[in-house]
Amino acid sequence: MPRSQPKTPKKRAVPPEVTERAFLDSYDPKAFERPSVAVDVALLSVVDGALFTLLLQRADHPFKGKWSLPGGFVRLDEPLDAAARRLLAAKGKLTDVFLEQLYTFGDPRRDPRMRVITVAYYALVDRGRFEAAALGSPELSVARIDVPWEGETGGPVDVHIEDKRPDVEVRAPAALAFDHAEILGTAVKRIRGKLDYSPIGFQLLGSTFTLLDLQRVHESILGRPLNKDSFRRRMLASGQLEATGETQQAVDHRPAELYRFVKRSAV
Amino acid sequence: MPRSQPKTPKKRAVPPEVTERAFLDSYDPKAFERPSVAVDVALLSVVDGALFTLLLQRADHPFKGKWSLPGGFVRLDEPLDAAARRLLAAKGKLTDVFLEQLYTFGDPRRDPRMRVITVAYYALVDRGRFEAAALGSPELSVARIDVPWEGETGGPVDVHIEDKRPDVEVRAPAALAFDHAEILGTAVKRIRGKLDYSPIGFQLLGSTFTLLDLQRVHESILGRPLNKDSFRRRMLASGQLEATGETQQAVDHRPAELYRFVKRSAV
DNA sequence: TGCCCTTAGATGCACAGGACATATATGTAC
DNA sequence: GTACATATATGTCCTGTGCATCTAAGGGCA
Repeated sequence: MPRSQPKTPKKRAVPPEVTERAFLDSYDPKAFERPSVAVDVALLSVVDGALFTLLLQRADHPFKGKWSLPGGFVRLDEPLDAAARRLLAAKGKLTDVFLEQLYTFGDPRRDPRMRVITVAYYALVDRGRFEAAALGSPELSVARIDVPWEGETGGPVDVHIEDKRPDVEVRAPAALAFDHAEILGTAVKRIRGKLDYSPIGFQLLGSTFTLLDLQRVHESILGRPLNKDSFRRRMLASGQLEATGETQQAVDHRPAELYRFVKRSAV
Repeated sequence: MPRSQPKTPKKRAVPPEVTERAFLDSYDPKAFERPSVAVDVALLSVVDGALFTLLLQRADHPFKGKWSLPGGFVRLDEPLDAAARRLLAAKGKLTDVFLEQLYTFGDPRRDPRMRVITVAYYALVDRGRFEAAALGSPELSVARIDVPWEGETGGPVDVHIEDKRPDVEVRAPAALAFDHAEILGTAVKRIRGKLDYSPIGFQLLGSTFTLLDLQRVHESILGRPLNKDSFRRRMLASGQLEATGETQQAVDHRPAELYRFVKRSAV
């Protein structure tokens, strides 16, 4: 932090000292104006082997008709993550979701109207809550994420807007507003990188799940198939899984055991 | 992004439509005020087996006398990373350094004067440039970072202000301004996590170095000793090292071969 | 009922990489 | 020369992963 901060002179509470006055006068007047600070949230889920997010279509310029992440401005007395949670609650009626800060995008021209710096967050929910959020909000649409690169190095991603029920219909790739394709790409890179050493996968599943369910989630995130046996052993050895003693119901093959996620104690 | 942005009515260029007018009137007036956005830079280096950073002592309230990271406000037409580079050039006369965004800290009370959201960056330089920056700037002081936790989970770190020459004298732990101890802790966590799969270590060394030099840098970052042989093989197998054919000079033991860092081509 | 299909789950083995120990090489200091 | 320090190479053990095989347990269907 610098020793002096930009203040609009009207708002100054204490009378400025001469040195500070001189310092402030030497400032570029533009430096006194403040950028707007927004929060955008990439809500991610895995449905039927693919990554999905929720988008809304812009009604006004700029980027009218384009699809964008749910976002909003940060209030003056509001923590950044609180702003993200407020948006999730307001737009998707979602509370108590896994949420992490992703990256801050601040290109001066990312919003053609004015300088808007956005702190991007990503949130993870299981399929049930994801579809409920999509159906419960008229403005939110389901979008399948199509990652045109492999591994953890790549730029923006493509999205395909789908019907409210993700398994119905796929239209053409949709155009995203602002730098939101890049934000989504950054989110994919982040969860691919964190998948191996953090309990990200469990956030995308319900309270109980089979090992194959978990593997499908991992494969959907990574975009590549995984070896079944080593995945199995790795997960069971991680200490994050606890057998419920129950098994799948109503499947036309041998039912698998159901597991639940247990927070690993201090190791 | 929301469909409407907060504007101060005076600055409005186009006349507002009725609907927008009504929408804006329904806003909490506080939402119209914008936070200040700053950039803080944790400049890190490794000297004699320890992590160091450069701090400056605050001359004014708040946190008068406390130590803080170099920082400053983001200009309205300036990208975030450009602001960080501007600070490095202004305070430490440093250009062309490795720089990455770290995290955005936005607690409403992190600055007692007003709402300041800071986008923290970390920069890595080799020992030579680090000491030159410290000696070349009267306001910057060398601070040794003392990490009171192991691994990649932990909070703030302690710092010890040292003489301009890091190997001279250690005073008592210094108090840091704002949340800067947390920012430095976040930077340590980040470089510990990225060390294995990104060329962070090389940024902290000069153009040529021995394998033991590189190992010492890794050990200083991780805070624990590493096995010499496996470190050796791992580094040589990474394809990021290139033998120069030259060896150390003026050492009282067998001189080691000098290597240089080569950017790994597409794999 | 019996056979077939599918997926679950266990076991064995080969291979790669890291930790660790040992042996040899090559410089300086005396 | 000898002592000493570090560099560099080699080999062994252990662990984790990939791959193949085998058995288990459900439903579908003739």
